[in-house]
Amino acid sequence: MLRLYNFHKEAFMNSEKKTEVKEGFIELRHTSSHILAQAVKRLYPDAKLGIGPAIEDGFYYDFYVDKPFTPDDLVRIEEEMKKIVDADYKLERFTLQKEDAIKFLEELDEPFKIELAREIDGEISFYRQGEFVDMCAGPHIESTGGVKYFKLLSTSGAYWRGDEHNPMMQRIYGTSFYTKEELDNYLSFLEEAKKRDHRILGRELDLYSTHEEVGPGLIMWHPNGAIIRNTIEDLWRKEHLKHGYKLVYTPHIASEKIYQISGHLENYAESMYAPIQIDTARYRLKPMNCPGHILIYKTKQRSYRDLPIRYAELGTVYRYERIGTLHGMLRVRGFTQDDAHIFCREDQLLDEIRGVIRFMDFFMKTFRYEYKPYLSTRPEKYIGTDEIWDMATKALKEALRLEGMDYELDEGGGVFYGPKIDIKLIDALGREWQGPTIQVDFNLPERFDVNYTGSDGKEHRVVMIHRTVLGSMERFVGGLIEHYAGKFPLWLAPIQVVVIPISDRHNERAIEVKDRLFENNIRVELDDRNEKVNYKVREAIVKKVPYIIVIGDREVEDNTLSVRTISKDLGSFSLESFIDRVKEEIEKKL
RNA sequence: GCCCACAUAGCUCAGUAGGUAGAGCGUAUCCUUGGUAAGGAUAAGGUCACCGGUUCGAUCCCGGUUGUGGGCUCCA
Repeated sequence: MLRLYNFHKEAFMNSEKKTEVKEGFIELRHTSSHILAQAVKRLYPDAKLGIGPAIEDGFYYDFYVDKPFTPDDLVRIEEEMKKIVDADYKLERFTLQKEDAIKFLEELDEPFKIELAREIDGEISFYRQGEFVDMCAGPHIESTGGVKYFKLLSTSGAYWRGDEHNPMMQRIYGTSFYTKEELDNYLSFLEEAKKRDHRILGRELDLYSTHEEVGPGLIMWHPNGAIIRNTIEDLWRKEHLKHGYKLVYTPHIASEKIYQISGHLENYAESMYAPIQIDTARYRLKPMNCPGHILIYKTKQRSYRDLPIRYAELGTVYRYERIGTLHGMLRVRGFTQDDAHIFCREDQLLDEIRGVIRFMDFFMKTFRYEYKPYLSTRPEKYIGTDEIWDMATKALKEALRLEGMDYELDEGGGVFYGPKIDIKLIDALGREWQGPTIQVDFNLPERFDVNYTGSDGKEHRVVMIHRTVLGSMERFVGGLIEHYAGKFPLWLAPIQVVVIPISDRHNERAIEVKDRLFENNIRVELDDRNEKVNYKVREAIVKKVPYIIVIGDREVEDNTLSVRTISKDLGSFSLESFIDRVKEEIEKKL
């Protein structure tokens, strides 16, 4: 399991039980899943058993049943489980030789288990608790009485063995803990997580919306969301220019020709939208930015002295994603990648990758993310020679080592055209989403014949790196909303300061203050509505505005500002010192 | 795409044995000029997602569509 971005969830879950043996959960939850299966078998004798593992936050069990489980069924099952816990059955392990095990499972009429048993060599272990027996590697706790604090959470469909051509099982998810406190903590964590869901906060903070009339997976950025995005994009452009990238723009549609050359039509047609007929040619919505950047590169002969060439674009792409996979801003059909392509010589590859890692690290730190990279190596289906794969994989590994990065290896997880480094974003519930990525590509330079002239006067194939340092604007901002729980740091906050006059006679001064802040490029709003201070302060807090200024008789008289944040009163400031403070914090991105 | 669930006012939700609907918040207007997390009154606001069917009559029952949620699969 990957766990990159420092997370509230981790912080939450670890706070209570840092010293506790975390491994102990595997046994507990594994036994919990057996109790679940036993209860289901009692209530639905025809249910066939799939698999029932312990997972990070709990456990599940897959059943093959005629009718899917309803929420009411879950209540009944949970009650039956309680009886099993109270009965405190011992879990008895026994083993059978493969043939006997299969015969045994045939008697039990468990076709899915038989399928699994056939793939196991040697002895097969079983666990018995009361009348219930399950083929299982274990381990388990001693008896069912140990599972006191559990709860069934949800049901869903799940393909047998994760293959969509297989029958659909019905999965029941649950969780269990050793103490009531832990269980309650976990359940309240789930409640809290809902509140930081970017889809909820996105509406509450007026950041974005989606519309049936526009289509699913297509994001409308409201002013508050747009200013956050724009602030990030400004930084992104500035830093890219500083780091030797050149900014380019490419069109949103392109003739199919380019995707024939790139191979996208051949390999990724499923993810591309249907052609648009224009005059005599067929056009496609752009699913990737790379072909465009390659064409720009190829408009001239390039010398080895010109390399590396780095083209960057906040490029909007459109990809067909299956409807059931869409999710708020995190999985959409139209999105803007913070894309760049580096064309370099083989001998520059290592330095270029190191540069990208450092650059990506700069962005992650700017947003106060902790992260961990994953290195994905050669998959089963691939193009290019073994030598070039080894060279590129070695370069990625070496770059990670030289930059002092811990990483995990995802053996065979690379793309067919090259190995890559991935960073995952984690949402409020701990689900992972692909974020920044650094990919070496052997395919496109071949297909487009992308070359440079070497010092030997001969043509050489360029090495290409695709990379994003954020991922996409949609996913990144969606992730940020959850990361900050809507409480954006000052430099990103859509409204940085609210000025609240206490009564009408303070409006004049309040307007003056607002104007002065505005002149200093501070995002300020005046709340001169006919409401009480309490009311306006509360609303500013709910909107998570970092600084709230109150102006009444005292402030007008002393020529000061009364300043508070969401959580504490900062006391009195002169206008100038407040402006200095705010500007400094924005500058430092605190 | 697959399994299940859901869709009532801008938001959160209630409701109807089938007789075209309510609350709180928000919005507007008025009163109130109030010192750091909700002052008061009045009003406006709904083709009960959409399309069909059953029925004298459908927001409610049935079917379909669209969208949303939790998973599964997928994710260049």
